[in-house]
Parts: sequence; C-alpha cells; structure tokens
Amino acid sequence: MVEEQDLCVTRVPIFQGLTRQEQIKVAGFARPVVAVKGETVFAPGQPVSRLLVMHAGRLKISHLAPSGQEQILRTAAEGDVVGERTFLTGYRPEHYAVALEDSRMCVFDHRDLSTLLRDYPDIGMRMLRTLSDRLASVERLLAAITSAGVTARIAAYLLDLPADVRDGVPAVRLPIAKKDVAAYLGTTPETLSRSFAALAADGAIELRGRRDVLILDIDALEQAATVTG
Amino acid sequence: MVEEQDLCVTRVPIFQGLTRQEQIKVAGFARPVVAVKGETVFAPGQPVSRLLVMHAGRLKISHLAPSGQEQILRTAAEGDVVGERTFLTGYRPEHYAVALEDSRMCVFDHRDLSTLLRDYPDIGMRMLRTLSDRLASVERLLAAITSAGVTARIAAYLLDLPADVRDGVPAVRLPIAKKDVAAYLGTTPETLSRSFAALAADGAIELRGRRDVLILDIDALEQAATVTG
DNA sequence: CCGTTTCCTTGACGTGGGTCAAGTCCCGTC
DNA sequence: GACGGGACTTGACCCACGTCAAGGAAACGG
Repeated sequence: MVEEQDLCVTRVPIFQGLTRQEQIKVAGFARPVVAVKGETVFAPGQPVSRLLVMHAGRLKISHLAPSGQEQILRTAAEGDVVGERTFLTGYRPEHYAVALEDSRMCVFDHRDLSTLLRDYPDIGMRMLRTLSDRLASVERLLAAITSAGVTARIAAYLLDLPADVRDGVPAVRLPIAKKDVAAYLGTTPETLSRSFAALAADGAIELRGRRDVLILDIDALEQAATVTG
Repeated sequence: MVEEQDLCVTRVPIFQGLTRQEQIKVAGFARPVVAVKGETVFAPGQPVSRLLVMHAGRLKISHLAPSGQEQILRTAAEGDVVGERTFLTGYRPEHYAVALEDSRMCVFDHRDLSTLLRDYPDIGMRMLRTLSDRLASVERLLAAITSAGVTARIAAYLLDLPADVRDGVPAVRLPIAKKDVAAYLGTTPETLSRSFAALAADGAIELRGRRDVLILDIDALEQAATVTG
C-alpha cells in the first residue's frame, strides 16, 4: 500500500529532491487513479483542480476549437505531470486529457497546494523548471507552425524523435497515430500523408507499417526541415 | 537610491507578497537597466541569464525563424517579467527582446536565484502563477492560429483589447504597429491589411488613423471572431 | 476467422493567404 | 514646410493546404 503510493513519487522528477522520508509523507497527499484507453480523464469546465502525476500509460492533452479542430498540445508519459495550472490556480481545466493507453496516475488536489509548497519548497523549485520547459516547448511548436510548411515540420518532428537502428538504417517509431501527429503539427491527416509520401519520393525516408519510419537519408531530411516549405 | 530600486519591486506582482523589509532586501539583488527605443535588450545565444522586471516602457518578445519569419510571442509592459526561463535554468535566451519604447527595468541574475527562492519562498509561488498564466496564453494563441482564419483572429484580438469610447462609439487603440500585430497573429502585413479592409467593408469596424479602430458593430465583430474563416 | 471500426492513403478541386511589386500615407526631422 | 523613410495599402498572381469523397489496409473484438 505504501509501496503503491510510493511509486507515484519516487520516479517523478519534481519529487526527486526529497528524502525518502519526505517522499512517503508527500505520497500521503496523493490519490491513485486509473484510466482505460480512450477514457477522458478531464475536460474543459469540469470542477476539478488536480495535478496528475503519470505513473504508467500515456495521456493526450489537446485543445478543441469551436470549429471542431483539434490541436494536440502534448502527450504525457511516465514521470510527466499534467494539470499544473488547475493545481496552482484552482481554476478549471481548459484542455482535454484522454488516455491513449490504459494508464495509472496519482492526483494531488489544489487544496493541498499551499501545504505541500510550504513544507517542501523544493517541489516548487522543480515545478518552476518543468513549467518553463513546457513553455519553451509550446513556443517552439508555435514558431514551427507559423513559420514553416508542413513537410518541414514533419521532417523536424521526425528528427526530434529518439532513433534506433533497424536493418542497419536509423529508424523512428511514431509515439502516436498519424492522425494525432497531424493534429499536433497543426495540419490534417490527408496533408500529412501527402507530405510523408513526398519525403519518401525524395528518398529521405521509407514508411514501414503504420508506425515505423526508416530514415534513409538524414541529410535530405535535415534539409527538408530547414527549407521554408 | 533606495527609492529607485524600491520601485523595481513594489509594483511588480511577483513581489507583492513580501513585507516592506523584505522588498528592500530583495531590491538589493536588482540592478537597474535602461534601453532606448529600438534597442535589443537580449538576443538568442547571448551569455546572459537574467530576469527582467519591467519598470517603464515596453518590450517586444519575439522568435525569429531561420526563414526570417518573425513570430511575436508577447509584449511586456510595466509590472511584467521577462526571461524567467534563463533566470531559472541558467540557459541562454532563445528569443529576441527589443524595446518598443524607451524602457527602464531591473535585472536579477541567475546566480542569485537559489538565494532568493530559499529566503523568500513566496516569490517562487508567484512565479509559478505567472508562468502558468503565460503558458495558458501561448496555448490559446497556438489554438487560435491553427484553428481560425486570419480575419477571425483579428476580430478576436480586437475584442480582447481594452476599449474606450470615442465619438460615442467604442474604440480600441492598437498597442503595437500593424506589422507587429501581423507577426503576433502569425500572418503578414498585407494579409492583415486586407482583413481589416474586409471587416470595415462589413461595417464592423472603421480605421481611424494608424492605430485607432472604431468598433461600429460589436455583434458583427463577435460573429467574425467565431466563424471558422 | 470474420465482421466492424478506425486509420490511412489517394484523387480532384477550390481557396485562403503568402509573395512580389508598386504606389500612398504618416510622421519625425531638419 | 519640405523632405525622407518607414509603415501601410492595394493589386496581381499562384501555390500550399484544407475539404470532400472513395477506396484500401490494419487493428480489434468476438
């Protein structure tokens, strides 16, 4: 039981600075939650103000425009935190969080915020880091979307993914479905598909199945990423 | 002298929670800086990691794509803070900060960060608030840019500006030049101009001089803001 | 193994908006 | 008040991308 909650805390960067003793106490504030694939963990307007600490699985954080256009802001995996803003301010969520896989997480409620920050100032320090990283990442995404064409964005996105080696050539695996990549890059599945085809025609990449991309020519890919498009 | 530095601290939200005594001590860490209109306060890659606290004037914070496209992220006026990320992490700036007017500000250096946060935990708490507000604002901008047409974005932008009354009709004054509004909204001056013309043709607005916009028909403007465009 | 669903791809088409170029209008400066 | 330069507008052009529509390919559940 303590073990279960303990895991919520030990693997997560924002709690790394705490001693074992402190971690156990902090874990006392957490409540375990599970979500099955496809489940909506929170939605805009819901009266919850909680910090989610991902323990297993993955969440998709997205914004839905009145037109129905979905903009994916990020995905959160083990060790990531979600909902800082609602936790910090007590406001209601502005985004959707949907489980991409069966997920386990712990939640901290807004009403424990001041207690936690007062007793464990290091948590605040690390949350500041996390938030500023997130801010930088969203600003980069914004700059990419407004300044470059779709093909360039995809190329940059592929180059950012962790690569392993498959059949002697570097390869990446898309962490989310192509339609979600499209929503993340601010475009549509159709355009994304065409851009992939264009990169493949250039000999830069080769699509293997639905999720895997072989990188045949890194130079060509990097050039595609920097061209205005 | 103490007066001068004192002002750096008292009017700024992130220092509001401090007692007078504490404010004076904190001000001791600050160094006053001035910038004339057009001056670049910091640029990407410069070896400075400082927090700027705006005292007078305005800064434009923008990102320059390799293609030369400028994306304006925000403007900072009195009471705003700039450079949290460099201050928090010690990293170098990723954006440009250019003075739109003659400006005065105080700077805090990264090497004083841990001292400040340790001795005045409330500052950290308020910085968390500020950062999460900024994050939400950038996310809204991102959603707006990817989901709506330029005319809708402009309409929403106008509706967000503080309005006063001129000649009996509500009017707003653009806080930055039109070309900068264009860069902020992720478009070009030409397209912006055309969209203004379209809104004027609809009878929603009327342009008065270079900076003032009369709002003739709020309903029409609100409708334009919600149409997918 | 099959049916169903969801995802992905391809084609055709229209258009929003970016680009280039040529004025015109402000506005600060002398 | 005249000048100069940046800001703004307008026009013409065109291309990237979104939309609609249809077909195919995985994945999933039973």
